[in-house]
Amino acid sequence: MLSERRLQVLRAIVQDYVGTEEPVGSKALTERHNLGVSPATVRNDMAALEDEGFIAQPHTSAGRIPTDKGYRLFVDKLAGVKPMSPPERRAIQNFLDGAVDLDDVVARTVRLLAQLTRQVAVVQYPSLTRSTVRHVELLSLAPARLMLVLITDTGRVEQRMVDCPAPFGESSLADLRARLNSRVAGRRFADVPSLVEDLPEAFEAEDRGTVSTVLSTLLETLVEENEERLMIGGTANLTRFGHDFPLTIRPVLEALEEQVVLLKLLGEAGDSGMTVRIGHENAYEGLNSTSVVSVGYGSGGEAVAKLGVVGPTRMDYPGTMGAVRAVARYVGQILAES
Amino acid sequence: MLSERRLQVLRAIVQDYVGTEEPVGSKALTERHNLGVSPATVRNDMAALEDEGFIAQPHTSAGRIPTDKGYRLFVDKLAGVKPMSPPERRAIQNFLDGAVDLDDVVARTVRLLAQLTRQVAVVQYPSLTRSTVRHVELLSLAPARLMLVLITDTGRVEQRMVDCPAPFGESSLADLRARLNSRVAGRRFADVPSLVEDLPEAFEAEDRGTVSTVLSTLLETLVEENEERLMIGGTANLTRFGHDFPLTIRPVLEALEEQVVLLKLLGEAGDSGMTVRIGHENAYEGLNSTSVVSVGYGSGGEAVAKLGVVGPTRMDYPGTMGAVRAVARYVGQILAES
DNA sequence: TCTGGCACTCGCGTACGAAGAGTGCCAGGC
DNA sequence: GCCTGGCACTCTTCGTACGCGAGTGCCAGA
Repeated sequence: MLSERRLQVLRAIVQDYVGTEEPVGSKALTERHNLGVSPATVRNDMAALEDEGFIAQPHTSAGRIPTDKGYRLFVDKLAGVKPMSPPERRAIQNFLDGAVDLDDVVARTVRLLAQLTRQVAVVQYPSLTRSTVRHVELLSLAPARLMLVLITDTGRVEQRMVDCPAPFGESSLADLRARLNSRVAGRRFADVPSLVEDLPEAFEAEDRGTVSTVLSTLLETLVEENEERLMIGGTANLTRFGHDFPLTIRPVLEALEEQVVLLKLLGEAGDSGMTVRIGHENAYEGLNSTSVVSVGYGSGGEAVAKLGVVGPTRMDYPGTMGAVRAVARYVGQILAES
Repeated sequence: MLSERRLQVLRAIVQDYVGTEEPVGSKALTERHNLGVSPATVRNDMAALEDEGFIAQPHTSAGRIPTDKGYRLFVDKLAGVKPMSPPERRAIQNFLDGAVDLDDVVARTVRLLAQLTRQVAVVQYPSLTRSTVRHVELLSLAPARLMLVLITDTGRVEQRMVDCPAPFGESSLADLRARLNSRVAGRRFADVPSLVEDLPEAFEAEDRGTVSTVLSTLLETLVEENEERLMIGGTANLTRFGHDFPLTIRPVLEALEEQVVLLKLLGEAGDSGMTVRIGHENAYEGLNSTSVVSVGYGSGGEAVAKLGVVGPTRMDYPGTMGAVRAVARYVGQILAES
């Protein structure tokens, strides 16, 4: 077990390294933080921390830098979440309040996060799986061609064309529309399949084919739209990554282009609370020198999607976590209001 | 005026420099291209080309590299557009054929372009201004609440809620729907305003308010949606930019995040044919060391949007132009089919 | 257990010289 | 008149050497 002072030394190393981007030595530590002990003592502590794998030295006779394990300890035990200042909070709220629709909310959130954290921001669109249906509309474009429109509680609108196996009368259409809405309006997506299962039975034989087609299109929409989209921003902040550029930045850019990777990344994060994945804790190899801070957000108490930032492992964790949490909270509010 | 041979020398310089990324000297030129003259002669030609501002040397006693002006001449007079090979064409078509909706078409196009050119691809969503209306649908969600759905010939669907000043009966709704479609279906967006202008007059006084509201919502949709969206991809290719990394790449990433800049960039390009903007020809400062190859594409003969790539001025112009043209053509076909 | 001292190790910046690539220019040849 | 070979000159690049500074590890003493 590490003594209290050693933990303080580790904390000081992380803070200094994050600030200066340079390996930090024993002397500098005692000068910048009043630890109450001499450099020599700190050196001993550092040697111990190195033995435990929390810090490492890039070369002999250079200062120490934290390892992934060191950052992990820092995040878990040594650092809190730095709350946003009131002015920052107001700025966040003002900025998000101007949004006109869902796309805009997401776009603004991305910009905001990128700006606040000076890192790459990733925002998932509110997922449909946990959303509820606000309304389903059906309209006939031609005798055997319908349009299905799905409106979700997050304000998202999805539409599909449906080619019917047989002509479908206006009265049948009105009937189906009414029955469909009475069953699914206000219900969660996940519940829809079982709720509409027996719906064809309520119709005349000649209409059943069409009803089934409509229903399967609806279910498809739910599933397909579950292939979540996301938006990223702040990639220019990648240039602040490190000195050894192309090597570090390239795989990150590649990862950012692979939506699948990102979605997995966010998906892996725990459902509640904030998740921080540091360096090699990220499954995707290209992100081994980055940390990902993510959190769920949603309109109600429940998270319907995630957002987060990707930055160098050498990042200001308390500040980043504070910004991520605050943004997630306000986005949730905005979604709840609209 | 430059002699034929000097043009050949310039062409050779551009080709070699694009290939090697290194300043090219007189000796190497005579070895790699059989110009039929000695290095000394080439040196004279190079001196002349430098006087004219087509090439420059980074330092005294280094080889020459083309200037923006040199690339311009190369593109205008010396290089054609390199057509895609049949296998490449097939690959393009196959890749795009798999698309399921407009978003998917755009997403696939971006990936494809980025992959083919190994540069950053930018694809604008098909614009609505030049599209035509396929269908307008109206449906009532509540006595005084309508939903307006606009379907375009490019397969895009936009919807808006309309709060009516007064309740609007089903028969009036059907009437409006029919009249609206008979007037605007198949017509171009730009023509819609004048086509619906006098529509309220055909209705009873009590319904006119609602009709006007619907119409203005429709017109708003047309205008608003003209705020075009775009998608970018292949940013990882930026790492192949040059050796002097952060300085070059940062402003480009920033530019790519500014949709406004990109839209302007594409917008400035001529309406017909391919446009190549080289280095300082780009108005936006951050893109002064990049070239932008863009072209319009559309479902019919007419361009409804633009797409292109952003890469270093030192790019393979014939190949890039070939890829951009081919992709634009196939995307046009796909849009026309759907 | 902490502290001061000391020798040791490297990385970094600078300086210097040799090598190599490329140029410009000039005189001579077709 | 144009092309060519030759030659001197300029710069960049690379390897080596060297001194400086920062930082460490260890040890003896408080």
